[in-house]
Amino acid sequence: MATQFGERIRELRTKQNLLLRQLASQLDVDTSIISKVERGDRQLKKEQIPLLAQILKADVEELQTLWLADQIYAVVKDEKFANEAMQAADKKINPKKRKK
Amino acid sequence: MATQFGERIRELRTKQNLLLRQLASQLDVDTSIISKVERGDRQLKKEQIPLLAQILKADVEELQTLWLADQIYAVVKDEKFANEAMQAADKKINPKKRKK
DNA sequence: CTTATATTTGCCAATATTTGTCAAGACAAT
DNA sequence: ATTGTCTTGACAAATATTGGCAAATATAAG
Repeated sequence: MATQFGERIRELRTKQNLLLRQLASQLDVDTSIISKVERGDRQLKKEQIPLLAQILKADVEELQTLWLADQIYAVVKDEKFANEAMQAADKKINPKKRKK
Repeated sequence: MATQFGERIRELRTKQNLLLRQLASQLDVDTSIISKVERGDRQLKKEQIPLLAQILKADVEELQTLWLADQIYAVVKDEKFANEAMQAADKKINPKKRKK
């Protein structure tokens, strides 16, 4: 299954009529990496997101969030207790919040 | 901050009056590793959980869930958009569910 | 305080994973 | 067949993780 991040990148790139090659050269990586990222075969490095957002004129925070969501998904996919673990992790992230 | 997994392991171990050394030898790793795991300095390898659960007479699924929660937390901690990313990841995990 | 035992910490080497590049292949438009 | 774009797999380099040792630190008992 493709990544949310990759799908969004491809969407943004094609919408601007950028070739993989063009985007890759601006990001200073090989074309194949962008191809794989868009198809979900690879994760981009976190540090590359700000520059990528700039090239694609996209909201860096949106891309960072999608990227992070993919990281989470990579950890829990195929796990039987993904939901329970997500809930447990959430409690640690938001210790005080109570849901009424 | 300590891990949920580590805290639970220490709880189980001390409750059974096991020394780090004793648990470590049964798990066939160095004492220092267990110490670090309990303190949250290290993650145990996933494959070691079943044996650990057996030694501690604990529910393997409980430990696996806590372990997984720690993995998720490791990914999102210090991230500004942890909550948004968690939500986005959740949608991918549970594609059909609707909350009314 | 000294001894004995338990735990913690820092460091290192071995292993594993991730990252980037290259080259070949697939695909579409001529 | 030729050109241009994208995809894929193999490989090496860079990075991260793992386990073990040993020194440092705690904890307990005398």
